[in-house]
Amino acid sequence: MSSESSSKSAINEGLYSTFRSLGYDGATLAALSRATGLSKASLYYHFPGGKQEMAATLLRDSVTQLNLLAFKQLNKKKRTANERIQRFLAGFSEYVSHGQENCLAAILVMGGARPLFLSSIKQQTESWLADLTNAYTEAGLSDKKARRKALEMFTSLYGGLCMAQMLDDPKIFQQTVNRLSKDAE
Amino acid sequence: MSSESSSKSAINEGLYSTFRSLGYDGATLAALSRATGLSKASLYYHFPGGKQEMAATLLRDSVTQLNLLAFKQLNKKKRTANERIQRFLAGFSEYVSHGQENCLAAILVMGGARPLFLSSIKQQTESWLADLTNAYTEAGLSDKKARRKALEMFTSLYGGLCMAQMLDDPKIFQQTVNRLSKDAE
DNA sequence: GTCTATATTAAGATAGAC
DNA sequence: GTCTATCTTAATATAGAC
Repeated sequence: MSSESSSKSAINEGLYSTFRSLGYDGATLAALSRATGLSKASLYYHFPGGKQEMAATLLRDSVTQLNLLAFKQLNKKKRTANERIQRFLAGFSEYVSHGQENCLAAILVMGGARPLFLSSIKQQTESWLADLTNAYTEAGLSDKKARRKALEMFTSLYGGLCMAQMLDDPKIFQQTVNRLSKDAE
Repeated sequence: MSSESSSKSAINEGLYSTFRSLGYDGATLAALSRATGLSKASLYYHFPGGKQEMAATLLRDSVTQLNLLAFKQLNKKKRTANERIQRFLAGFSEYVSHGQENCLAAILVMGGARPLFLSSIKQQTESWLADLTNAYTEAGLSDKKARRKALEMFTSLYGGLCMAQMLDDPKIFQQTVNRLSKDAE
């Protein structure tokens, strides 16, 4: 790991947390500059495409992170289907800091920048849904029931995040995860 | 109904749809002006507090609307508890145009303007949750179970809206409502 | 790679005529 | 009540030195 890549990930960390807490429109270059410790000009050196390229990059990074933490757990064929789902839930929860943060894809798709990112988010969400559906079919459910269960789980996870924001209490999300975890046993 | 009040509601309609589709930060005065057909100066005549007053007003209006369409259905003591919940769900679905629109409170609380509206949204959400919890206790559930069921229903509704946005398909929300409706029977 | 300085455009808001 | 015109500030973006 070179010093270049470690400082690059530090920059991305600052951009990421800014987009997550302020949304796309709220994350001004001034705010992004503050969060990274870099001047606006330096940000443009790293991201010639400006703010849009920054958000697109961080969206890709966050998707990678969520895949690593959660969705890869669904592919461990040596574990039982239920164990895989338990680990998926734990990974998803970790990704959103147990309800304290929100999913960047959800933030971007709900705000004014929706048109910029919709097609990529839609595609990724469909892929996630397919992964989870597949895990349920491997647990013995019919295709139809597996799809339904997968959608219900996603709905509960994102609804839990939304309610945690509206009630300003991450425990709401944690309760949702605990319930899903028990249901999967 | 005077001509004044009818044009006022027309103005609010334009502001409302702009805030819903663009979020607080994305809804610029230029966009709000376009949507209402009024100049910026005229908007300031109606809302001396500027954009923040516009959003606060529309948030209050939308809460009133959601209360009328959905939550008032929970108080009709002449109906059975299950009927009330069915009508609540139908009203909520109507409020969000059956999954085509999103709840303004959710949009505002997820974006960069969160600090401006959080306390009022949190309070309102707690009140909604109490209403729904109450409906479940009247249906015979224990306080604890009623609260859990109410939270689960909210989580599913807002999760359904979120998934509908991410998958760009309002039917996802409609399926969620249909499931909740069947579960309540 | 990072900076200061600056250009350019857009946003929020107001003045004053009608 | 609504407008045009304008002000001020902030946002995105670039130039050019180091």
